Amino acid sequence: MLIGEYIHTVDEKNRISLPARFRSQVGKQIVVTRGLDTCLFLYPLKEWERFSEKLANLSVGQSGSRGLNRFMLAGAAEVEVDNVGRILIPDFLKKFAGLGEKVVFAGMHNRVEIWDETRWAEYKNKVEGEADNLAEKLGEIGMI
Amino acid sequence: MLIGEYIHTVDEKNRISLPARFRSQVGKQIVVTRGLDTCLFLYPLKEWERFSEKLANLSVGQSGSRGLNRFMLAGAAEVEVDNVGRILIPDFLKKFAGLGEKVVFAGMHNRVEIWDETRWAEYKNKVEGEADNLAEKLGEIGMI
DNA sequence: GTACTTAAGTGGGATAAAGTGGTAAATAAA
DNA sequence: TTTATTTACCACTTTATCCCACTTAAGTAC
Repeated sequence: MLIGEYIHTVDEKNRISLPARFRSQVGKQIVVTRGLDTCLFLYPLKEWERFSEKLANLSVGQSGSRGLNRFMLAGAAEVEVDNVGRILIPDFLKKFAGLGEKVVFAGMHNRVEIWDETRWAEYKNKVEGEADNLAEKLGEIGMI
Repeated sequence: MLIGEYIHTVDEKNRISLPARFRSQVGKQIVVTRGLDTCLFLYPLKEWERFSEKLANLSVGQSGSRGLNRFMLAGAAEVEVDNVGRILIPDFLKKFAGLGEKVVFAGMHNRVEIWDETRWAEYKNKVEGEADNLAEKLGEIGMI
């Protein structure tokens, strides 16, 4: 299970070293793709293949399916982990996620997410605020 | 598995080099045809045979399927990959898809799509705007 | 706690491959 | 036969990949 949060740097050549804790779990073959809320999703190849089969089997005739496939399939890249444990992020994905020099790897059960550090901090603040709110409301009606 | 997004240039002679990552997967014989949403579909010959068979099996009685057949079959061209990995785009297809100097190759599992760069950017913006929709569909297939 | 050992993370240079533009030869058309 | 157009070939430029080295952090033993 992939959990935890690690900060790494993107070098001039768009290389990022994978957190050592994740390496044995994700293997050498990885697929990175566009994620939701402006981050990247990173799946071990096996995991990805399960999803891409499902995506590919959606009907080409429906415009919604085409959109989803263009987002996920065209937005994906198969990357290899190099000898020292790094991956190479394609430029279009780096731009999509707005990655700066520092990025955050966040383990999310069956996938890893890659965030720009600043964006990640902002997102966490926002969610924490919402959580307090939500907890309070639940408390009011006696649920927690 | 054809995935990813690559920007290439069309030269004066309508030649475009295939992204190196795609070459081994599509082979030397390729079929290019009119695609949906104003792009071109590019199939490896084997895949094209499967796809065109599906088209042929659509009911001849329905005017819609006749139209689709004419759209896809009459608009198809068989092209060969040259020694340095380029293909030659017929003029009528280039015009149909509104290809300018810069085009995008988008891997879509069993086919590749060719888009005018600007049009591709616009399309992506549109799809990203429907993020709620995306999230719902991704949830359905178990990706998130 | 300190010294030592090993692993992780980062940076840069050399080499190979990809992408692009152009010229020469061959084929087709006038 | 001349002209135009297409196809094959060659050459250059840029980009990516591989390899090595250094720095920092983490563990381990004393």
